[in-house]
This record gives sequence, structure tokens and C-alpha cells, in this order.
Amino acid sequence: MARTKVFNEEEVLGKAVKLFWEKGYNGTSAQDLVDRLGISRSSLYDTYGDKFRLFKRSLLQYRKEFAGSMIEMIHSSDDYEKTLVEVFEYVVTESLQEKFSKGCFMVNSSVEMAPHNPEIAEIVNGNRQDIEDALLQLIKKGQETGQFSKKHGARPLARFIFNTISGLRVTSKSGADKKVFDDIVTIALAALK
Amino acid sequence: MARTKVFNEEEVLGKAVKLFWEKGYNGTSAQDLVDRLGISRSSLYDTYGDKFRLFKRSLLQYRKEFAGSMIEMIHSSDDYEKTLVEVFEYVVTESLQEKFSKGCFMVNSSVEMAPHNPEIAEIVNGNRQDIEDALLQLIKKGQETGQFSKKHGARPLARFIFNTISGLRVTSKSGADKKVFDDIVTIALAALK
DNA sequence: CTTAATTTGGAATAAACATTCCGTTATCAT
DNA sequence: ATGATAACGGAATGTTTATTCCAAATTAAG
Repeated sequence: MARTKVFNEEEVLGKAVKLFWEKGYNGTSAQDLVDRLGISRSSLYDTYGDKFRLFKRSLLQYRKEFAGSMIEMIHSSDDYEKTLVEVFEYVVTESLQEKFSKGCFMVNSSVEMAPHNPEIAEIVNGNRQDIEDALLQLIKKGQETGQFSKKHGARPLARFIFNTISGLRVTSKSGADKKVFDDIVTIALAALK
Repeated sequence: MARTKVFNEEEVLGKAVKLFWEKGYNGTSAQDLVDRLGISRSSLYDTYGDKFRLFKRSLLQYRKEFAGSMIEMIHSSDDYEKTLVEVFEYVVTESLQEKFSKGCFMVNSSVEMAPHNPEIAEIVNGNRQDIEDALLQLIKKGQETGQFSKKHGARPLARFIFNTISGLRVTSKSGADKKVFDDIVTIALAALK
């Protein structure tokens, strides 16, 4: 029988996610990957195929993890406004961790690759659709209970909230401070009342 | 006396702006530049220095042109709400030109480079500040004339509007349709009333 | 029309790039 | 322990990268 794998495939994939998230596809070299993943070049290619396939898998992994946890957060909610505040807090807090944030891997990849690469565009659009739909459910329920006003439709509001989050992700990349984020979030939330 | 320059430096710079805007810094090779600018490799290096210096100059040129025209638009306004609508229309129209838009060169560069490169971060932040300040003047005047409500402060509103535009620029990169943009813009504008 | 200046195309360079290959090493079942 | 199997590290590959260099072409002034 053969030697068993000494590294955990999912765990190493997690390191690839962080690296691509930080430096983008074009900004990450095969050498960078070898250095950061802590496995050999040959293991890397044997396990994940080429650089682009590893990138796609990293992006899908991110989508599952991050969009997944956001969607779960939304679906398990019973105080709709509080949950929305938490979603924004989550984004803002993450943005303020380092002076120059990594932003959102989806936003980064959309900007870098979506116009030139249909596969990436599809992943990014799928993500947008998923989150928009989750927000839609949340807003609908909030409107039914009277927590949110019906001044605007739920679908437009869901798109608006998602767009606001995308904007925050961009702003975070050039190092804005908390005051800026709070101003934006306050006004975005007021649109629901 | 010597031979005279046969190409127009500013005109060729304009081609560099379009190319970097489309493909980003890492996505654009020296060969791409030679092919698109229509001048020789030696003229390119003699005139603009190295790739990074040409990139910086392209980004500054974009800032002068595009932020400049937006700021002028804002400052020459006497119907504040109409001008704001025009600003959004300008962004949306540009986004819908091609199926996959180039987005905004500032947003693209911020996402690709700002966290790793202080010089780029400074240019992007300067741009943000300029546009935010212009929006601030517009909103203040609109609030004084009663066209906009004073429910929110002018500075927070300026930040909010700028953030909304950044979001639209991201959304456009993965090919959203007009309905999505209109939903977002409608709600953003309602925040001022 | 010659001279001086300067742009030009393209060859040359050296480093970095993604990827493949291979001999060695480690781990399992027998 | 031994043999079969597969991961491993690192050298090797061939391509692409950014940049420099140079000889030939082009132009303006004398």
C-alpha cells in the first residue's frame, strides 16, 4: 500500500484562499503559492491542477464559507433589523482589522477578472444572486412585521443593501476609518425605515 | 538640429489609460503596451520611464479627466437634485455601454494595488476626498434651499453617495442590467429627501 | 547636401514565470 | 523486513516578463 497524504487538502486550500484574496490572481505567483501553502510544487500541481483551477476552487471555497455564513446568519434571524445591523458590523469590523484590508475576495475577483473571464463572472454573479435572495427574504419578513417600511420594494432594497456592502468593501481597500463606515451604514439602514 | 517627435505624448498617454483601465497593472504587459500605444519599445521607455511610472501617470491623468469633469459638473450646478441624478446617470450609462464594463479606473486600481502600494493608495484617497468634498458642497446647498432634507448631515450623505457610486462600479464589472442599477439609484436618491 | 540630433524597430538580456520531471523518501499491507 | 505505492523536494524546462542596447532611418538646420 501507498504512503498516506501528510497534509490536509482543505486546510491547505484555506491558505490558498487567503493568499489569492490578499494578492489577486495575477499578483500571486506559483512560487508565492509554494512558499505559503507549505507543500511542494509537485504536490501542489498533483493535488490542485494548475494555478487557474486552484484559483477557481479557492474562490468557490470562499463563497461557500463567507457567503454561506452570511446567508445562515440571515436565515436564522428573528429580529430582522438587528440582523441587518450585524451584517454591516461584520463587514465593517473585518474592514478595520488591518490598516489596508484585503476587502472581499468576490469583489476583488470581480474587478480583476470578471470582464475577461466568464467562469469567474459566473461565480461572482451566483454569489450576488444568493446574497441578494437571502436579503430579500429578510427584508420581506421585516416589512410584513412592520419593522421595515414598505416605502421601497423588497427586491430594490435587497439590491441596494448589497450594493452598499460592495461599496464598503472597496472603500476599505484604501484604508478609511470607522467614522466613514458608520456614516454610510447609518444612512443605508435608514432607507429601510 | 534633431528630428522632431512624431507622436503626441498626451494622445498616447490616453491609450495607456484605456489599456491599464481595461486590464489592470498586473494584467498589462510591456508587449501589450507596445502593441496598443503604437510606438516603439524604446520610445515608450524614453518618454514615460518604466511601466510603473507610466501606470501612475495614467492614473493621475484619469483622475484629472474624469474626477475633474464630475467635479465641474457639480460645481456649475444650480439645480442640485437634477445634477445628482445626472451624476448617477453618467455612471450607469457608462456601465451599460459594454456587457462587461471596465468599471472605474480608480476603483480597479484601489482594489488591485492600494493595500500593497502607498503611492497608489494616496492617489485613490485624494480622488475620494476631492469627489466627496464636491458632493458635500452640492448637498449643503441643496439642504439650504430646502431641495434636500436635513434628516442626515451633509458630510455623511456625501460619503454615502460616493460609496453608492463605488458599489455601482463593482456591480457593473460582472454585467448587471439596467433594472438593478435603477433600483439602487432610486433608493440612494430617496435618502436625500 | 551634409551634419547633428533623436526617434525607431528589433535584437539582446536577464530575471521571473508556470509547469513538468525525476530520483529519493516515507508509509502502508503483507 | 520487504515490496508496492505515492508524496516529496528540488532541479530542469521552455515561455514570458520588463528593460536595455544599438544600428538604421528620419528629420531639421546650416
